[in-house]
Amino acid sequence: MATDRESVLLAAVGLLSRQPTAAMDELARAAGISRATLHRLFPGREALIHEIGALALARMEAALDAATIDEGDPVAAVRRLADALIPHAQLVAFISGESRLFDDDAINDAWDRVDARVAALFLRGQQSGAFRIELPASWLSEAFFDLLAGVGWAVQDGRLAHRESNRALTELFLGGAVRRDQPGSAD
Amino acid sequence: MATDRESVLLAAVGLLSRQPTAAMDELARAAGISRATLHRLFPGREALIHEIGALALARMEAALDAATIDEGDPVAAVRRLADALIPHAQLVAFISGESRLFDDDAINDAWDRVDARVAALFLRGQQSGAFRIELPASWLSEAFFDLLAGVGWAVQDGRLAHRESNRALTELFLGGAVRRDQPGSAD
DNA sequence: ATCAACTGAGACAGTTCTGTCTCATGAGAA
DNA sequence: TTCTCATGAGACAGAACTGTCTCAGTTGAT
Repeated sequence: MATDRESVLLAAVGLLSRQPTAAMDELARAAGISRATLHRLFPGREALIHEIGALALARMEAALDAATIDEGDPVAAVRRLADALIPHAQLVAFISGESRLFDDDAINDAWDRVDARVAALFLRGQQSGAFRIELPASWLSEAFFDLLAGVGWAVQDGRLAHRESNRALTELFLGGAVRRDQPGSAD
Repeated sequence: MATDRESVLLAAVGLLSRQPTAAMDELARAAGISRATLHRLFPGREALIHEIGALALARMEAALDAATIDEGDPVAAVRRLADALIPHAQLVAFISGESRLFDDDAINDAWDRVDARVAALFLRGQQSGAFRIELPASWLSEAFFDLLAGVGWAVQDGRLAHRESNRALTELFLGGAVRRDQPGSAD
């Protein structure tokens, strides 16, 4: 059925994120193809994981481009970023959990690049007075990805409706859990 | 060296969280013991994982007890909870990533119990007006654990100093990223 | 010094996974 | 229809992992 490489990769992510030790057999079945075809598409488990990483980072970089996060109000930029990244939250969740076990330099470089771009957004926001300066920009960046991954899990497991995911992410990340009376920026 | 069961479990967590497919061979080496001794301590990989889950949840329940989160100001309770849980952030990170693949009902029940207690704290805070009501308490609970796990990764990888971890977690979670002039509650 | 208990190293068979191969089937193009 | 091409099913050997066992060395207590 799903013969194109991308849908196979996405199916693999769906299984691997829940069952990291899944065998090629199961990965093939999850994608609806045979083990032979899976091997024809990807010469080995390592290559499969590697391409998942490449796909995830390509989509993240594209999302960053589309969100134009280096322009305009930083808060609005974060909302655009969430919009652009949430469709790929599952991939992000996989990557951020697995990113340290990639040997490939190209993958690690791409990840650092993505992380740096997001951190630059928060640094810019801190310098413009939009974001709090008590927390390092690198931590804001990491926390954003942590929550994005969390949203991905929650949606995948049905604990969070897809259409609520953006609000859940941005409202908590931007505004925190503590109630405050006057809105810093309305929806 | 590390003959007691707990240090073996903690060493295993340290490796497994980075390399979920690690073999018993590598797990033994990570704990500084031989494969034979590892098998003497835990009859098989499944038992090992199972005991990690049991240890993690036991520590989390103990932390919840110690933090007395069902008393007093909800914001202060969250700070106490962070204090009590951060020492076990690595275990929490492992559990929250791996929790769905536990077959054991006892583990799942304990996890649900922990999650319910934390969610109850947030619900209480919402009812008392301390926390925002726009976000479901269950999501606040999940996001708190996501960020706790993220802090665990960041500390383990040296991206965050241990003594800053509490502030990083609670400030972001409670106050969000957006700057606001008047403090909702001081430290 | 002697003994008991524990440990590491290594060997071992059994199982599982992997990567490759062949062959038959089915879909689609000419 | 006929041909081509991709696929699935299955077989296969090799590798890796697992769980168990034996044996020798070390530690610590008596």
